[in-house]
Amino acid sequence: MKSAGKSNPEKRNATSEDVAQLAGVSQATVSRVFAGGANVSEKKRKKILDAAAELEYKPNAQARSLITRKTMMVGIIMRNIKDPFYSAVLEIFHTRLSPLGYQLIFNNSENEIIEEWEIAKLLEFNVEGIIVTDALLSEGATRKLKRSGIVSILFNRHAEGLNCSAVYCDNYLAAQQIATYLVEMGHRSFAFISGPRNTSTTVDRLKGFQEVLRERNIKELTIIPGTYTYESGFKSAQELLTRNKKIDCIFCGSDIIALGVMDAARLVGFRIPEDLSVVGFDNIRMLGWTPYPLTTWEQPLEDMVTSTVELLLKEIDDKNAAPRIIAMKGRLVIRNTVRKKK
Amino acid sequence: MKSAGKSNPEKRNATSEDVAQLAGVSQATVSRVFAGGANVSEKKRKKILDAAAELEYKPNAQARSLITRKTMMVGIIMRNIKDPFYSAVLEIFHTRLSPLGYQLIFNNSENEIIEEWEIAKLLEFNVEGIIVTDALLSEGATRKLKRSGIVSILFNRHAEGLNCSAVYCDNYLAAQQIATYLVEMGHRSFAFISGPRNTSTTVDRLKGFQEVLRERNIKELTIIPGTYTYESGFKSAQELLTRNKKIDCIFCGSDIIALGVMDAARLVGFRIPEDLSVVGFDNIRMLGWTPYPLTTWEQPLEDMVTSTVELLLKEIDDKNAAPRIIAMKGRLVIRNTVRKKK
DNA sequence: ATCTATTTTGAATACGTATTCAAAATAGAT
DNA sequence: ATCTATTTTGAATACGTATTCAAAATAGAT
Repeated sequence: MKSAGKSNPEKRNATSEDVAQLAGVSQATVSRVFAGGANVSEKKRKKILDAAAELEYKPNAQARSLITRKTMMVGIIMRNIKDPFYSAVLEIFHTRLSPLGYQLIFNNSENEIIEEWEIAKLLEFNVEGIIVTDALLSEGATRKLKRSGIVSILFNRHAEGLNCSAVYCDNYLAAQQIATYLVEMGHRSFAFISGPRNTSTTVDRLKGFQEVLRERNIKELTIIPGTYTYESGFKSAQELLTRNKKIDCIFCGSDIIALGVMDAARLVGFRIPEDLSVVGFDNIRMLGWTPYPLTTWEQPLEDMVTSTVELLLKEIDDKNAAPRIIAMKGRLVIRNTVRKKK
Repeated sequence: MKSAGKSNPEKRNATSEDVAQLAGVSQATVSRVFAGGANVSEKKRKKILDAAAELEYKPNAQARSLITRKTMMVGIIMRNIKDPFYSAVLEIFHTRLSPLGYQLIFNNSENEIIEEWEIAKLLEFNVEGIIVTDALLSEGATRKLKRSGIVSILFNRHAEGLNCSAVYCDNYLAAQQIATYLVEMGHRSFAFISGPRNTSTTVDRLKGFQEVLRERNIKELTIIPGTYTYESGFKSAQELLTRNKKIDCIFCGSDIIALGVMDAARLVGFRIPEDLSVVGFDNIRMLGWTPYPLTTWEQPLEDMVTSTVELLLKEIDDKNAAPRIIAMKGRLVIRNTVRKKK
């Protein structure tokens, strides 16, 4: 049992009832002024607004949501907030949702697949939707959300038959275009230092990349899965390059991985791009930094967030809308880590 | 007016009333089971839990908070989420607050001083507390929060007479120790590339740093304020070093600034640490990366968050507790960007 | 001034829970 | 078996709002 604390006689916040009394109207009319929409005579409206200002009245969001069945809250579950790509994602989501009156409940998870227990609290708080970045929802979690009438959207992932909307960058197409570019620049011996092996992200990119190599009859592709971190990229590249000096070019699963790869390569003695080409993915802001002029694939971050929010709102409005999976294009950003081989 | 959407007959979530009916008890008893604390006979408790499981019942947080006057929500306002130091801060706050049942409402702000309008929504949502990182609250905002019974705590800032608790790293002490170390390493000509000029962070550090220089009768200190970004550090250093080749050592307001400084210095032709020493502040994870073996001041991040949360809980429990300002020590982390001058 | 159509208003109610208070049930002692 | 002390229970209520429904007020036409 919790102590109630030594708080004051608890001066409570003003309620619509208090405002009504001071303004000499009914609570219903006060509510009409603040809920908007309904007609209130100018005279009373002014009285009410004055009274509200004097009492510093603000509507109580919990009481309101009990009636309207709209909590105006959205949960966001992030797995990789330390990656600057995802810091940016969070910031943009806030920028988009805040003007719409939605509050963003932040959640962290270490898990590749979000299970039911991780969303239990969000369910109790009746968020209207959940955005999951860089992770999947378990089948159980998806079902539970569906039954509870809570919209869920995967950001930067997608999953077959999960009955859940998703917005992601078309990794298959991106990898194809990257591979084509690299082959045209004369490279023949590749490595793909990727994120976790079985995620859609990795699978799609590998598929696109391999397809191009196959068409051109290029056999040399070493695949090294890992995590989306500098350290993982560093370690993978270090091992790879001390073992196999013949690699022409490394395609990285993310920019952060690529930074680790570049540092490891230089340490082992490779010059970039003279001895080794490196390509990243995401186009994080750090690529403007001197040591890392990385050629990369830009994800259309702003547009991806915009689409996600649109989808979210639409499904909140119509819970029976069929899930949609939106693949967005990106573009190759050429900097200075891919050389042209003669 | 919003369309209600084409939603289903809206299958509503189960309520305690539904559970009570199925279990053959009163709503009050169901509530007792889920609110905890009160006595309920084992027989009924089991019946209720079974019924709840069958109906997938979960308490409604909004309805609950209306009664208990506890929303179990905390707002966090961040100004610099792109800085990896603050990404880490956010992650740790979530890690600490989540097990306590608190939800974290994320807010972004560009502003150095948070005004009333920026916290208005958090007030409507009746968060129990607000954590402000890397920014201040305006006097108006502070007063308003106080009157509304909402706890506020500054993280990594403090302000005289703002009547608001704060947890920060003792920047004065840190700067003194850094300065002492640098002087002992033989440096005599300094620059301080800082964050915004009038923040407590900058003021305290400058004071500590200058004090040591004065004691040793060292006059050369160029002060260049800016923002806590790579770009700001880069630009400041570039201008400084092309103009003034005699600088021995640059003390930076944050690691991110230091990274920009190092890259700019190298571009201008300085070797680090042979020609120029650089010291950072924060000890972000990136300093493990090859190009940036930065000597820096480590902020006791985990402990700072822990203290902030403790303070938060205590003040939530006792709204009349006097604000406390907690300064925490850190430690010098010596890597490889400060040379010993003969 | 009178009548009708329209707008504005307030009383009553519901949202889903926790808690109070008194009654009922149970446990424990003899 | 009876009586008392303790535990368990349910009915009633309150939290603060939005909305419904019917009544009151107003606007507009003649």
